[in-house]
Amino acid sequence: MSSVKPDRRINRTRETLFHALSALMLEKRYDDITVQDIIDRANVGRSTFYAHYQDKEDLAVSTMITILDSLTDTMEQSNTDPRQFLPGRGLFEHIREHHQMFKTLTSGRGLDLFFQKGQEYWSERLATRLQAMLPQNQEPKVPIPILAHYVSGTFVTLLKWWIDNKMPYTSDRMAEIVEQLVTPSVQAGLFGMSG
Amino acid sequence: MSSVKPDRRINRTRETLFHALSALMLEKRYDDITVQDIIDRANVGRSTFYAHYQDKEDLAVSTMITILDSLTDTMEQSNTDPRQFLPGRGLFEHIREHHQMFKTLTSGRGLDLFFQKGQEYWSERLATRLQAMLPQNQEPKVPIPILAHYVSGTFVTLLKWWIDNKMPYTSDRMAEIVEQLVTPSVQAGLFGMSG
DNA sequence: TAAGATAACGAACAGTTTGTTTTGTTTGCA
DNA sequence: TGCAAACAAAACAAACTGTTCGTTATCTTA
Repeated sequence: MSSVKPDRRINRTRETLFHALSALMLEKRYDDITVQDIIDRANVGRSTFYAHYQDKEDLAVSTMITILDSLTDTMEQSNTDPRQFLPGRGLFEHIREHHQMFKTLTSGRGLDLFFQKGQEYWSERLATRLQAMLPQNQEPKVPIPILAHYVSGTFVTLLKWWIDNKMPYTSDRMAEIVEQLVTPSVQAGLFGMSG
Repeated sequence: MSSVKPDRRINRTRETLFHALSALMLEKRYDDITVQDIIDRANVGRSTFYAHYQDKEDLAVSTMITILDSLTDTMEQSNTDPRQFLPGRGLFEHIREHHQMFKTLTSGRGLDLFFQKGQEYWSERLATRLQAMLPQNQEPKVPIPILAHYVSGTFVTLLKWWIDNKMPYTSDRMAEIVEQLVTPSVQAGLFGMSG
């Protein structure tokens, strides 16, 4: 068993490529960015790029997954109560702090993929939590998968709106709004309108 | 004033191109489809394509706008009461009838653009209706633009879920679910939780 | 139905972008 | 120091794009 240490250059190159892509996405649409643009900006050889990633999309997706993981960590940390189905307020705050990055990821209709992946990701986690809120053997008014999809969809939709509109409200206010909108729906969806 | 009749060939070519794109989107991702693929499939000359559309995206967007207009017509027809903010049930039914087309438009993560455009489109219309529901000079708990975005977002999200999951519920049931989820939220968003 | 107009065809074109390959250089690490 | 891995640079074929232009097919209208 040879303990081979990974060459530091690898991560450095990957980071450089990520930053180059991010910077470029601030300037033009994702579709209009070429591999040539990326490697020029990153000062990385063409062959090196293809040694690390299959193509442009591969780079983009890898980048997104990384971000999504860190985001989800934040989400879980700020909210350990399984009865609480909404992402904690910390999430909006976290995003505000890194808004440049998210602006990057979403501007120019760049990566709807990011939101799509995020929604799937969260939808699965929510389904579990919602199921747990329901007394055993009780049928929900609205099927759980739809409910989960609805909640994560709402969250993603409003998150996107917030970013696209240059964050006109504080992160706390946004979290409050999401809560105000989603809570009564979930109540209704699980237990029915009036008890 | 010369009464020049439009040449039928124009519409025929456009329709042919639309169908070719639709068919191709069932086979591969939108991004992977080339203009070459489209004109081969459509048996249309290269120069003819560029005489009608600027590029591939132009064709796709034109097609979408056409469909969106017809969809919105259906929506408005089945629902003339300005106090009623939800798309009528007829919309789900209409989509079910043309599900092949919508499958085409949305499969392979083809045109998120379609949903995006649809959401913007409906969001504007909804804002007006929501404003009308509010007594004059009364401040809503949640800003109207957010509320409008939320409703249209929910609708689009669930519509997409419905299509992606092969329409496991009837169109009536889906319309009912949307209603059950959105109504209490809008109540809360406009007037507050309990009066 | 013939003439004129318009639309479509198809080939050829330069310019890009892509992904691969080859060769030589730099860097990390033992 | 020396080796192996990572990288740079350049050249390459293949594919796609968008345009041009001469030719052919089709429609409209007189």
